[in-house]
Amino acid sequence: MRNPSSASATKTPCCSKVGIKRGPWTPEEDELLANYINRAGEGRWRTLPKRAGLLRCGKSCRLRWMNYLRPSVKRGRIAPDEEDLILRLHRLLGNRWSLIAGRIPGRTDNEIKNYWNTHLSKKLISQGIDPRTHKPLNLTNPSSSELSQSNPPPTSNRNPNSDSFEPEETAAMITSKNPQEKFTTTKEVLVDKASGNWRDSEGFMGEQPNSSHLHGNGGDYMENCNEDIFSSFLDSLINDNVFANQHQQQANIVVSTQQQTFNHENIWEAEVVSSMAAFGNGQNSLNNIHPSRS
DNA sequence: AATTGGGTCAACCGCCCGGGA
DNA sequence: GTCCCGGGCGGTTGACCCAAT
Repeated sequence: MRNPSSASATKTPCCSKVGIKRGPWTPEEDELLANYINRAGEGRWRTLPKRAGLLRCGKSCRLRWMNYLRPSVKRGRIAPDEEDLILRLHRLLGNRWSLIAGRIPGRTDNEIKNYWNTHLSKKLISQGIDPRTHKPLNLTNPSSSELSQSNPPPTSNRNPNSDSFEPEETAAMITSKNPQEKFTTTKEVLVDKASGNWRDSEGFMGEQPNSSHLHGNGGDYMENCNEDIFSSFLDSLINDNVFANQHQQQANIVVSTQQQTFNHENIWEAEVVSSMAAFGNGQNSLNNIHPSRS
């Protein structure tokens, strides 16, 4: 987009208005936008360009402000601790860039998304880890053993290319919603049928979500129980050394699950939300766990 | 010096949601 | 219930940069 003329030749404009400038922002435009917002505040983006004297569409102005001009935006390289945090949060949240960015002060969703796509996903791949699932890439190819030996076994066998769950799926998905952040996400939990207790893949314990919650009445559980837990859980990821232990925990959980299942006793039985339709309309599972998105 | 190819990241696109009329 | 608008999101594009050839 650094050459507006060529860009506009290959893309349809985001607004139909003729005479809207596109492409890289000039320092003069930045100054106009920043001065106006400092004077009048954010909001009403669609009419802002005209009021600010800019020949830009509102969305472009908003993007420029949010990702670049805002005083709180931190520039410069992603620090190692920030990178570690991104990894943790992505493992938990997936491509929920705005949500991840919200937990990393000064960083924007766009910046994190770019950093993920250009650095972290490749880094994980080089380590034999699927950047989408954070699980070993060679699950279906046991013969390529080095990577599997150096990485923990998966917590579940969900096919990343499929919306369905494998029969031996070990994780149940619980939708968690934090209304304060317009936030929805999932956790993997293991349910002990004997006690009714549960724990997530990080080892967090919870009490007895009755199985109707898991099997289609997730809303009650979501609203009554899981919000605070999940919020605390996110905070714990940031503040605690969870990540350092999680691979071992995962391995222990899976081994434990398999052994107990095979022994048919004291089963940490795999429970799957049998119908994601309970949360949505039959779209793919990612969409269902994030109702605000398509 | 010229070319090539990969990395980077600002900017755009299409879609969706929530709120108000 | 429907429509419109403002706002927000994730995915993608493509110009620029730079090292390698």
